Amino acid sequence: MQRLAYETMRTTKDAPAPTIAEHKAAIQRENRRVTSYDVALVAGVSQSAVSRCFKPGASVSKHTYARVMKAADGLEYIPNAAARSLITRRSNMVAVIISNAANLFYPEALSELSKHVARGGKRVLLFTLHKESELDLVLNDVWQYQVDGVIAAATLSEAQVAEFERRRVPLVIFNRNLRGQAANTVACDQYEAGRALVSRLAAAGHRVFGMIDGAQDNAVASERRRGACERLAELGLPEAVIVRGNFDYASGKLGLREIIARSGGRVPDAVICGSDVMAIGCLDCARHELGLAVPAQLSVAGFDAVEASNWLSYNLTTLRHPMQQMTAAAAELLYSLIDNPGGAAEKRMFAPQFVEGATARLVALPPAAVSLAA
Amino acid sequence: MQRLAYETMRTTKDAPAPTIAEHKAAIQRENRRVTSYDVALVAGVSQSAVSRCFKPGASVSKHTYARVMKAADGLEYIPNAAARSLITRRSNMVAVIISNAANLFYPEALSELSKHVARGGKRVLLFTLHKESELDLVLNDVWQYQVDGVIAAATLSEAQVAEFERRRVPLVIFNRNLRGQAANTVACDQYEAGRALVSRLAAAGHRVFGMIDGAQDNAVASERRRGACERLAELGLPEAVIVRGNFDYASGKLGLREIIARSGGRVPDAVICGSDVMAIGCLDCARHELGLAVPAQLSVAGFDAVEASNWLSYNLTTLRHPMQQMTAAAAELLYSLIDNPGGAAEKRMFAPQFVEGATARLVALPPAAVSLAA
DNA sequence: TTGTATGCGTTATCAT
DNA sequence: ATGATAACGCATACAA
Repeated sequence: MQRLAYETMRTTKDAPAPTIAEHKAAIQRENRRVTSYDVALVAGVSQSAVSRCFKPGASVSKHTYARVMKAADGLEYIPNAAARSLITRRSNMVAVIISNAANLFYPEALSELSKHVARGGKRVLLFTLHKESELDLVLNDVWQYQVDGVIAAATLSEAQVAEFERRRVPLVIFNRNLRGQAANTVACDQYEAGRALVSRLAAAGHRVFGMIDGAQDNAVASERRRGACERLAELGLPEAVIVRGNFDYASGKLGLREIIARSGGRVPDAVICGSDVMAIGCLDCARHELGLAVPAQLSVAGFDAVEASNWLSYNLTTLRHPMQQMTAAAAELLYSLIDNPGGAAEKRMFAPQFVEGATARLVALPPAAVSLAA
Repeated sequence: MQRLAYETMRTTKDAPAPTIAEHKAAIQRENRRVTSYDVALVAGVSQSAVSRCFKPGASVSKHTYARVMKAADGLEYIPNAAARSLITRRSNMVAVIISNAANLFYPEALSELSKHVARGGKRVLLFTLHKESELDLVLNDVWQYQVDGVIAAATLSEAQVAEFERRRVPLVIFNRNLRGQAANTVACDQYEAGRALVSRLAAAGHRVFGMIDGAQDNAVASERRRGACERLAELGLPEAVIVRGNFDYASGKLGLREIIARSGGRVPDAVICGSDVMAIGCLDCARHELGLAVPAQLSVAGFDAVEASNWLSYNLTTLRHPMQQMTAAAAELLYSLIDNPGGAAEKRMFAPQFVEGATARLVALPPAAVSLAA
């Protein structure tokens, strides 16, 4: 300790320790932060003793601890996390990379993640993506902050995943299933969700399908579409008319009109939408603009089971992600990677839950009705 | 530089500079991070030269810059933000403290804040509150991380605001109007919003009001209530029947039933709800459960203008916060405080915008109808 | 249990 | 323009 530049440090061992109030005023005068040296000086102990008092489980005598804590409280001393992380190599920060779309679908996801991360004593440093293409720039920033781990609700390239390995930064991919990549993943099986939905609808006799897809580069939506399309093919049903949406209400409304237009004016048996919000748009368009009875004339289904899907005016047929479980699992997996690096990649895949709702007909029509429909 | 412990550093001035690949392998072997010393060694310059190359506007020759950047790219060197912040006293992090409820009302608020904060080169460190009472614990954590500033979408006590001053941490209070506190604030005038809504409804002849209030400790909702009640009193209208809600759909449904029960079975002229989601619950209850025509028999109004309020099935009468402007203003204000500390407190108050919608009758009834209603 | 000495990786100051 | 050196505030190995 040779900080003799500071007036407050100009104290030899023999000089009396300053009082808390005196020293605090001096620090204020010098316009600097309160450090562990200040606490040590006031408490009459060494700086390392102060440090130990703030480390859980360190060996400090009751007497020393009490003196230090009294001084620390009086000076309003708080350890500096930046300095600490420099030496411990732990920043106690976890980066969460989240694309805008993901955030809007699951308003609770971020808050839940934050809660679970906080439980382990770390905090969330937030990186939002407004286009998936910004990811490389954002990652560059992530490295700087020396975060202890990353939860990414975005689609990473293999090169990007590889950089995490090289830099030894634990990574959990959230709500994206990167097929064929050996990355730690917590996700919902979107492919299976697409298949399951088609199976249920087909079993009830739907034959002509329309689909309102998600935004172009969205991996979640394309997985669902793939599942749905493959299941349709397996069942020998005609290919679905697929139009592009961007997950919002307006694109659900437009999507239905476009499907009908592209089908020569015919209304399909069922429309599968890439999100609940689009499904709600589709539903409102069908009922209020086109005067179609749902589900009598048209079945509509969504994905996500957002809160609104459950409102009386909609009561949507949809598939629920077990978000609470997924966020808890993501935090847990990340912590285990941080504590124990270098294990094999683990994929925790959750099954989507079918929500019956009332916007899709889920029982087969009686024979008479079938002949009428045909 | 006396890091002679490292094999890779065991190089005197006369020894040849190692190649990028050699050095990188050595670093890997020693299982340590790439530092500016490594880059300096490979590039054949001093460590300070490397540092300058990463500081915009520093004076470095083209030749040196090129050599350094080549080495840095090859080694995948990224400056360590923790070390940097230790000396610059800038962490390039902004804490955002947000209570759960706030997050759920405005799914875009956090993402927008993050975007605006990122524009200035900083990132958001997220602190979520699950109860407002957790705030003291959370603040303790905030100090540790040495954030450059704080945006708090939560209600702070005077003592808490004072601690920000003492610690000289710039603070912007978001979407809360702390009356009488000299704190920097970006908010929407909730009191005025409450008044405005009552004024509009009263002008259209509504006389008997019910209110579904927000959660107990929520300052935003109580401001609105205060504005609404005071305006009612001014107009000489009867006191509103007020029931407590917790901002969610279910409490909107229950709230309407409770209001009617507490009014001896009479349906009020209008129900003012503390949030759109509650208003939607109230609306669904009125229409689907009680068979009331809205707005013919009952007017329903909300607050917030969330996306769903605009859906065809609802088309809610509500009040919009200019969220985009508010988030931009909050980030801007915080940056100005960081760059120029110690100015007088500034309050940026935005006016809520009335959204007519179709769930409240906004024109006076014709005389004949009035006599019928009376 | 306590204190001394050192290093974490950077920026800033000051010669050159 | 460049290099040597001193902070920044803390944790830790080691000696006492």
